Amino acid sequence: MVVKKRLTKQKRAILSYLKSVHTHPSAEHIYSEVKKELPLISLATVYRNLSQMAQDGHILKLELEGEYHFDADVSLHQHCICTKCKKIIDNHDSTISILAMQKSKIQGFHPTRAQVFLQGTCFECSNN
Amino acid sequence: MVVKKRLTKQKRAILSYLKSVHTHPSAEHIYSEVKKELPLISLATVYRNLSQMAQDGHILKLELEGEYHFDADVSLHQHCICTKCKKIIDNHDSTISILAMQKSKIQGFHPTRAQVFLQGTCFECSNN
DNA sequence: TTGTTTGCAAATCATTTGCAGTAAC
DNA sequence: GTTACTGCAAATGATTTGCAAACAA
Repeated sequence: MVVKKRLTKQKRAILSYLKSVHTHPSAEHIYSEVKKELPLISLATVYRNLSQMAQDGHILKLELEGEYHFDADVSLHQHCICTKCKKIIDNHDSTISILAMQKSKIQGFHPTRAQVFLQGTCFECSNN
Repeated sequence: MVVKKRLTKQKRAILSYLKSVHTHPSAEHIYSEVKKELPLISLATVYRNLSQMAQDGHILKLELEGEYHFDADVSLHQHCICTKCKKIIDNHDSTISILAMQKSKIQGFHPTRAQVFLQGTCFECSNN
C-alpha cells in the first residue's frame, strides 16, 4: 500500500531554506532558520521531514562531527571538511564518485551512491 | 609540553581485538568482546581509548548508521555499506583516495585523508 | 471525510565527563 | 613518586517517539 505524502507549509519551508544555502546545515540550525518564517514549527517536525526527504532521495543526509548535516544538492560531488574551522566545502567532480562506484562492483557489490569526504584544512585556515 | 601515553592492559586488549577482526565494530561491540578478557573494563574506558587511538592515527573512526565504528586498518581503502544487512565491506584500492585528495587541492584545500563510502547492496543481499 | 502531519513533552541512545582511587613509567 | 588512566555513575546532547489535535487532499 502506497503512503501518500502531503506537501505541508513546514515541508516547503524546510526544503526552500535548504535550497537557498550551500552550507550543509544541521537539523538544529535549519530549525532556528525556518523558525523565523514559521515561529511555531517544532524541532521534531524538522527532523521528521529531513529524514523523509533523505529517504526519498530529495536531499542528502551527511553524518559528520557527531551530528547529521543536510544538503539539497544531490548531484555527484565531494565534501571537503576543514578540521580547523569545521567548514564543509563542495568539490564538484563526478568522476571520483563514478570511479569509486565502478571499482566497488569488483566484489559483487551493487552501489547506489558514493559519499566522499576529504579531511584537511581549507584555504583560509592553511594560510591563517 | 608533551603528554606521555601509557600502554595499559585495557589499551592493549582493545587494539589487539580490533586488529583481529575485519568487521568494523562499534564501541559497544568492542566493549562486550574485550569484557571477556577483562571483565572489569568499563565502557567509558573503551570510548576513551578508541578516541585516543583515532586521534593518534592508529585506528580509523567511521561515522555510520548513527554510531561510531572502528577499523584498525589505516591503509587507503574504501568502505562499502550494504543498506540491507548493514555489513561493511573493505575495498582495497588506494587510487580512488589518492585521486580524491588530488582533486580537492584545486580549491586550495590541503587534504590529509579521504574517506570513501559506497552505499548499495552486497553480493549476498543482491542475490537474496 | 480521511489519514498524514503537526507540536509538545517525554523517552531513547550513543557518547562524554567528574571524581577519587589505581597503576604505568 | 608522579600523573596518566581507570571504573563508576551521572550528565550531556542529538535524535526519536507517543499522543491528541490540526490540516492537506
